[in-house]
Amino acid sequence: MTVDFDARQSRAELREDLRAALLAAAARLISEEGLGALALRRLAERVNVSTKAVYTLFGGKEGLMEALYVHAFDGIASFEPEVLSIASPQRRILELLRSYRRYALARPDLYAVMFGDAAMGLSPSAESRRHAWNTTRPMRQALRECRPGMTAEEADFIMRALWSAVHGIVSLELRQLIGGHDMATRLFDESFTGLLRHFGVPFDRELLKE
Amino acid sequence: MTVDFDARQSRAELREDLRAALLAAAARLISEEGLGALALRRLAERVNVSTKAVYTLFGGKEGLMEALYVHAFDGIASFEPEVLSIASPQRRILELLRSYRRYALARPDLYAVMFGDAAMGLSPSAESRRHAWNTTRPMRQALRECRPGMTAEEADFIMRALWSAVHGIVSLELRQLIGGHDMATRLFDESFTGLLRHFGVPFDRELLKE
DNA sequence: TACCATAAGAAACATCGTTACCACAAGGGC
DNA sequence: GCCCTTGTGGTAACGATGTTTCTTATGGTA
Repeated sequence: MTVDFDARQSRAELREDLRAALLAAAARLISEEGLGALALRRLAERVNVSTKAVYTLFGGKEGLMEALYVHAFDGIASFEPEVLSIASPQRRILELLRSYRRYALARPDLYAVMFGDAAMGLSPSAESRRHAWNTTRPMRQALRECRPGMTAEEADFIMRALWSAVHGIVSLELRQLIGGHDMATRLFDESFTGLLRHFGVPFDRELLKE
Repeated sequence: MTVDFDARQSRAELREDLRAALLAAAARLISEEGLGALALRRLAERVNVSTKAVYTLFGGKEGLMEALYVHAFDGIASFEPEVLSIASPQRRILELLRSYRRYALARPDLYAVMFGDAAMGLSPSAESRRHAWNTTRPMRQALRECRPGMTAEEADFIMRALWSAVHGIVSLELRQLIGGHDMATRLFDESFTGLLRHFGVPFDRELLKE
């Protein structure tokens, strides 16, 4: 295997670049005009290629959606740039949860890719689902820091409960089923105060004030 | 499903019958072959009419989806036939929540209509959303029975928290993101125990045993 | 009975995802 | 260096979808 330092890009490099360009254009198209506007022809036109490229690089629209699925989960991290450096694990948990909600509210169409139904040809593979779960690692780590001695299994369990709760709130909020933003914020604060305390995670209510 | 044209019916009756037949056929088509299989041509073929009927009766596929949205929420009640007659409000709340989960797991495609993304032309009107909220009335009633003196606003708030939680759990469970059925059941039990206690709703953990 | 508004069917239209077919160029073996 | 294999991407077609238009027929009403 040889490494090409030439200015001319190798086939694999071109392939990777085009793949990234298609993915970025798809995410932009979705954010601008909604998930329904994601048509292969329109996407290909924006990148100045033919629709065939999507088939060679992603295997079809379903593959593109799965790549977007992974991309959308990775995007959560962009909404928590300085959160990971917060020393207090309790505060870090709270801010991670808030970041998740901010992300979902700011990018509802990407959030729809993550949790939209399978009718759009969205049935993520086990590997993609594992990737999604792996994005919760920082919060699981913070949970274990909150109570020394907590096992990984216990942290996973609490994580699942917190994830379910924040997803439920955000999901109903996006569908305008639980009132406006302030109501959802109150719901958010109360639900996590209750859940964290129930699961024995030390949580000072004063943290919510900031 | 065919409409009986022999019986002499008024135009309004025929219209209503055809509307119900289309809705039922759509729900059946979805349950049998998934939301992606809901095509107007296939639906019309099943009811032995042309696709135009969907346009005169629902205004298009979007209108059909909104009617299905309401229909799907109404369907929850069919999973709680004897639950409403449970005397103990605590036990009634638990069984209502369990019924909701059973419904979602048994009819995932109808649940997708209720909470699928807007890409499928699903943007329920305020009236439909109010209808969805109204299906939570039995549980709000049970909440107020649990603690005499609870205001309607407080019951609404707790209801929103419970709905968010059960939707979050069920949604992640359907997407296979939080483990299998047993894990989701544990999550379900623990989350609601924690939430109900946090909101001051008397809840005996022994109720979960049955 | 005669008129009219309305509904349903047939077919066309625009668009979608997908797939043959085919040039064409990069990469490896001689 | 040359040729061949391989794979990549463009063009155009195919089937299916939601929607619209035109036409026909039928129930309701004066």
